Amino acid sequence: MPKVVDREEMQHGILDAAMQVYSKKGYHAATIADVAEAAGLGKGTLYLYFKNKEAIAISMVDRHFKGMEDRFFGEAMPETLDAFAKGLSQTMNIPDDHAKFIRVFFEVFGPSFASDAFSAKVASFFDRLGDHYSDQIRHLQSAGQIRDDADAKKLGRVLASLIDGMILHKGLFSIPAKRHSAMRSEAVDMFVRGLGV
Amino acid sequence: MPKVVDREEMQHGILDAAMQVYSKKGYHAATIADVAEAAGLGKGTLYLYFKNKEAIAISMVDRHFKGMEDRFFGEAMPETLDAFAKGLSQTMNIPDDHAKFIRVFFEVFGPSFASDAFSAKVASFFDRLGDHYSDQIRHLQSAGQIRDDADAKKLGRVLASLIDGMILHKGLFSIPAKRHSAMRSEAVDMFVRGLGV
DNA sequence: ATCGTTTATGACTGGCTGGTCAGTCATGTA
DNA sequence: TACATGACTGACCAGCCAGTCATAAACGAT
Repeated sequence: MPKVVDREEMQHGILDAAMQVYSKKGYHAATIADVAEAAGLGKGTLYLYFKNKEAIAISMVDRHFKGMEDRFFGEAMPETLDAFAKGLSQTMNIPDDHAKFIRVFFEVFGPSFASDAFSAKVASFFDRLGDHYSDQIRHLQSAGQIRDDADAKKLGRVLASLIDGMILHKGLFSIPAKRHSAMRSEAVDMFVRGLGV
Repeated sequence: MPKVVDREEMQHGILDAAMQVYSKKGYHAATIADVAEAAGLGKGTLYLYFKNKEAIAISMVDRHFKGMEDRFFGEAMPETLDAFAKGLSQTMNIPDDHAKFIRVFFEVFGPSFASDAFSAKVASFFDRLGDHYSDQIRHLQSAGQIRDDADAKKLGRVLASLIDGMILHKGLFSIPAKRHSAMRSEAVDMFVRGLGV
């Protein structure tokens, strides 16, 4: 029997290398050779694990959104407004490697947003995030924690946009952790006062 | 006297054409020849008005940010919380051509965010927007319209991020005007309740 | 008309890079 | 030890495109 490798592990390693290279040089400026070198592999080897350059980018995004999915939708249903607020704050507090990815994401997929199929895919992620918050808002309304005249459906999607704003600014402008933390508190505080009965 | 043309008008026309091409094909996929054709000019002619492809992109951004500057900072100082709210809502309601630009902007300048100089430049725009709101908040605090315990400085910058989130989502996901309008109302309503005395 | 100057053009080129493939290597089996 | 098979490699190639430049057209002044 010949040498055998773990394809998935290989792919992960290549994606890690690609992420490193792309976030430093940018996706378009980076060559396949750059990625191969960073991964400690020959150029041709990459093509054993990915069909082409684009496939690397797509896999990278899939992996990233999977991670976000886990982070964002993992929380338990909050029973109090404070718990809800805590969840929001946590969601806005993305880890640094996620933040770094944001730039690459936009560079690679900026043009893809022109395609309905692609932008619908990303949009659906935020729609689901919005629904997630809508559920929480409704739950807290029936618990008497959030005022009843709030439109849970719309507000959920609005929160998704607002939160994304905070996340994007952290990623794009490298706002220091401490400052961003203070900003989160301020934002959440305003949300809570705005939502409370 | 020899033949004479209006350079600025020429440049504007080229930028318009470039914008159209870039937002349809993407900046990297689009060739100089594409832009020239869209502008109704020969390829070489573009090089009489712009040093190279990058210069076109940079001019495009400058023009865009100038427009934003006018839009965002043009408003008069609000005397009531309602007027403040109206201003926020208006700022979030970017025109469609601005929205379209967002995708192009990220594609072209995604990697530039890795450079401190560039990201500092864009960051400063949002810092100034934050300051703008801070001033308004302080003004309304002394008018007794906004609660005194709100941290005007931080809140201003937070609003800038939140608003940008709403704007970006409109641009990236092409949220229909009507839906986005409803989202804006909901957001502003929450802000107002969260800020009021 | 004609001349001098600016503006316009698009065929051409040189450099670059994604992707290929013929050959080599590593590992395990018989 | 010989053999089988999949893993790996990097020199090479084809195609693409930003930018150049030799030539021509447009224009205004006289």
